Amino acid sequence: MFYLTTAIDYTNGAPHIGHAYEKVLADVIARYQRLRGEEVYFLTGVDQHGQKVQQTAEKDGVNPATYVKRVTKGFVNAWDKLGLEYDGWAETTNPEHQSCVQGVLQKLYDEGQIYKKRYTGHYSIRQEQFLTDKERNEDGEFGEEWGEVEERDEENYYFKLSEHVPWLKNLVDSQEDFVIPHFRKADVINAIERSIDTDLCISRPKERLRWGIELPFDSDFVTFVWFDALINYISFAGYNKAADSSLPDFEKLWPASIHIIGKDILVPSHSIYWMCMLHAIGFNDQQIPSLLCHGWWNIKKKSDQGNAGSEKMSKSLGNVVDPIELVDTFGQDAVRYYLVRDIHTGRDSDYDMDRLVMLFNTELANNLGNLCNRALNMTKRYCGGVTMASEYDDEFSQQLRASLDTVLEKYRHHMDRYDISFALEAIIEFISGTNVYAEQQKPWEIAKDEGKAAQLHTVLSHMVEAVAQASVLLKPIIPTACERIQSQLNAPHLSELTLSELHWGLLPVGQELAKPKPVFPRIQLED
RNA sequence: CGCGGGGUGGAGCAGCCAGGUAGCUCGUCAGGCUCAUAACCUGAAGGUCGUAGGUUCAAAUCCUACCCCCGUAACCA
Repeated sequence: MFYLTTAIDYTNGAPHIGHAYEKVLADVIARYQRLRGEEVYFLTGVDQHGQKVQQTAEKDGVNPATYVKRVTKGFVNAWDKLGLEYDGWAETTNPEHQSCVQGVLQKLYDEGQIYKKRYTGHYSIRQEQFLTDKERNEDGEFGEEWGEVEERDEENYYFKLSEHVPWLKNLVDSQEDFVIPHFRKADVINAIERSIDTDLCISRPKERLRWGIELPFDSDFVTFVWFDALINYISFAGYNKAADSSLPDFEKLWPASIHIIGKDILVPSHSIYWMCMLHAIGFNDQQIPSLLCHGWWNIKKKSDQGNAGSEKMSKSLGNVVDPIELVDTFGQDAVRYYLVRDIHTGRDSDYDMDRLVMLFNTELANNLGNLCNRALNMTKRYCGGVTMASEYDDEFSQQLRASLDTVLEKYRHHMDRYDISFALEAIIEFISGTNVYAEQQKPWEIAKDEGKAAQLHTVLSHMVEAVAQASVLLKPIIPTACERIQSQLNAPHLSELTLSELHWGLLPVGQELAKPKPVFPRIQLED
């Protein structure tokens, strides 16, 4: 079982391209694992509680539940447009989730893992957290980044994080794949050192925050984001579910094969808080999931004066890219392809519409789309649209067949490491090689010579076969386009194959092809 | 400050962990082809791999110092 999760997005605004990237990445991985023949459970969702939602809802003059419902719809709609196929949908206002959270809180409270403490100090309203002297700048003040800071004297509940930190330190040191990519490990270790002697505040008094899950042992408080949001990974996997629940069997899913998250929430929340929470709940080292930490899409600055560069995407800079708009403009395949093609998993990249168009046009339209089109057209024109048996063989054809083994090996290697862009490069190389093959064989010339019919049949069936192979390999990335290709090949059985069944000869002799029609119409940008 | 990431032909990147004559895509230039989505194929020009040292028969790759950019501080993955 391959159980993967994404971060659950905060329902305080519309989804942007960063949200979309993470979900597409997860969807690609999920579909790849299915292609491998794995049973897959893909969970994603939204984080609906918290102060900002409460405030924004008030500003809009609606109650939080209504507001959250509306924003959630926007996410669902966007994921639908991007063709995501998830198995579970996590909403933190879900009653089953809430009762799971309360169950965990009660258990830890009963075991003395959670205690109440009075705390007096400076509180940042914007950041929703107490500030310590560490947060003061060189003038001894709290900087502007904290927004309004006020004195506060308040009782709250704390989770004994510090009791689990030594265990975590050991675990991280000893596990190679605790976080992917490996260069993030240093960040985690540093963060562990820093949090070695602080417990985690997990509550908010109700007079400040009502929109949350009530503490089961004190109805004057709700739980703060950590226990509320992070527990979705187990609650929606069926942890402690009721007998009549339709949630999955937890024992089958846990531990998650991978939690997919952005680099902003690696520390401290996922690598420290979540891991310590799991440990406190009672999970052992073998039941701790790995983290896949992806980078960010930054926004390329418009170089009016040649001042190239990139900046973070943010509402205040007004450079947010709307994924729904992108899909409407360029189509689902172009957007999905771009989002995993032009970034190396774990690193940052600059979003650039020109590159989206360029990659779609050159790699999908010109390379794959055109290959598909020319192969089908010639088969139609010279062979009545049917692939023909042939005894003919030559060195070029052998090379092409051999190159399939190479691409399969590279594809598997890179996809297993979540390096989608490298896997795509390998496929493109294979398709490109098939175009070279066409130039070497010149079927349009051979076709004029009746004595070379056998060669013609071999060449055309090789070209069509290569397209079929590519359509299977690309399916996790651009599923709808590959379905269109497979329907032009008139070969629906291709979508049933698993990766290990890919050998030369997917299309039977005598395969009757459908009418060729461009699968990837070139994108023409208007000025 | 500390910590993390990066600095490779015009642009975007790979190669670095396991040293061995610098690779890919786009762009540019010149050819070829005509089955195909003005596509496809071939060839060429263009880089002293941030700087300075060191190790080595050999360094983009290892070591040291330094310079520059980004993040770490966001409403947001």
